[in-house]
Amino acid sequence: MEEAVESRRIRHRRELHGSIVDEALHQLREGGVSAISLRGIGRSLGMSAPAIYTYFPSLTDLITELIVRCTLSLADALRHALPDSPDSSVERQLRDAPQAYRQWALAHRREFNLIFFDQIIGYSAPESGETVSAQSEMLHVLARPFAELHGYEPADLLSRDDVLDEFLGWWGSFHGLIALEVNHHLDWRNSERIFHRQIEAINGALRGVSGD
Amino acid sequence: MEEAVESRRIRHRRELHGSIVDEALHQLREGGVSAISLRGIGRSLGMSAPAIYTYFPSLTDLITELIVRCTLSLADALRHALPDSPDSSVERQLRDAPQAYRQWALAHRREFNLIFFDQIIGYSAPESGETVSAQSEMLHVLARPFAELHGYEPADLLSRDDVLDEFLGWWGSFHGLIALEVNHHLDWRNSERIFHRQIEAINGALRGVSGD
DNA sequence: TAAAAATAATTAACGGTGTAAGGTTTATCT
DNA sequence: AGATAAACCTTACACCGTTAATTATTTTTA
Repeated sequence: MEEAVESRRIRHRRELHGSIVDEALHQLREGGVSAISLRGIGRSLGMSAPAIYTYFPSLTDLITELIVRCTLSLADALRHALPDSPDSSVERQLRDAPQAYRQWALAHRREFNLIFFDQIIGYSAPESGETVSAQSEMLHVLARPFAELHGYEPADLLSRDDVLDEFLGWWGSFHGLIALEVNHHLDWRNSERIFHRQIEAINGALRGVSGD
Repeated sequence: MEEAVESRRIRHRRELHGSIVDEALHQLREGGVSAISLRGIGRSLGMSAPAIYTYFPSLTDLITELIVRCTLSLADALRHALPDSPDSSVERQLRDAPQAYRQWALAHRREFNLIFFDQIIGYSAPESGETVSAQSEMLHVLARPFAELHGYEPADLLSRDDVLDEFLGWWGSFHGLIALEVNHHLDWRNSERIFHRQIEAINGALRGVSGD
């Protein structure tokens, strides 16, 4: 029965861990990744900055956790937009997925940039692998309608090189337009119209080219 | 005859200005935008950090100049890949342009991220307009084969809303794949093959859909 | 040419950052 | 209750951008 009770200490630890991440997310949303500071977090939480080192080995590790969380948040948004029930056609899903991706990105610009661009000073690509597996989960959701188009189970998609490449190309195509939009490079135009038009073009090419 | 000679002072000033920018570019290439520091530049150039304020009002302004320079460097790379002589077909140019864009991005990853993503702490989108006009120049070069496809003069492209939107969608489509690649999100795949395949798909859709 | 003005550099200092070291309180386990 | 370990604190170091006050140097003016 000793495992059931959670000691006062580790509950407090868990809660404080969450508070630190929440505050870091708050700072991220306010001023981007460069606005996140351990001292600021400590100030907001009424604790000293070095105390945070009990919870994270470094600022970099805290940011890594943010990346994972934000990636899973995007995955959730996609899941929500692509229900399991097959009552929506593949064509419909192939439009809904990029749409949901875009909606999340525009509502979470700072998080979007955090996920997709290394801007941290000493950050190499795959790190510990936490972020990679989170992104993999996100991609699995995004690929669902795409796999269905070709008649595969979503899990089997990784084993089909050609289809996987086609999916990644499809992903990159709308990702780029969104990346430009998120960073205000299309503010001078009606970016939503451009996006819709391009999705039609890309999905059209999908049907036309896919030679199975 | 007083305007012809360049006084000792302003020549030295011009050279030092260039040295500062060069050193900042060096730091950018080494560790990204967050690795650029006025103190470090001063150290490398054998001068105190506050002395740099004679040349730039703030670090932000120095970075703005870097953005402009890098954008024009990309524009030059595109110009070089798209010669004025019409001996290359439009189809050919529609492949060469994204290709050159990608080559530049992969050879200048830090510069690419600097141009397209706001990560600076207090940076709003258009600022003084220097970066906007540099980007506009780059886009004009990139749009050249695209305008030719539709039979316009490159300069007239801005006046045709529909064609401009189509161009921006086209741009965003390969920009995204490259953005993912630059930031190591496609390291686990043969990204070059994905890119080529997607360019074919996008350009194919271009011809198919464009209803003029 | 000598004085005056403008420019460019200096050092010192303020407030900010991540983080390492050492000491102290506090909760948990034996 | 005493031992142990976790969590927190303060202090300190080495960075950072930026401002202020000062000095040296160059250019301009009288």
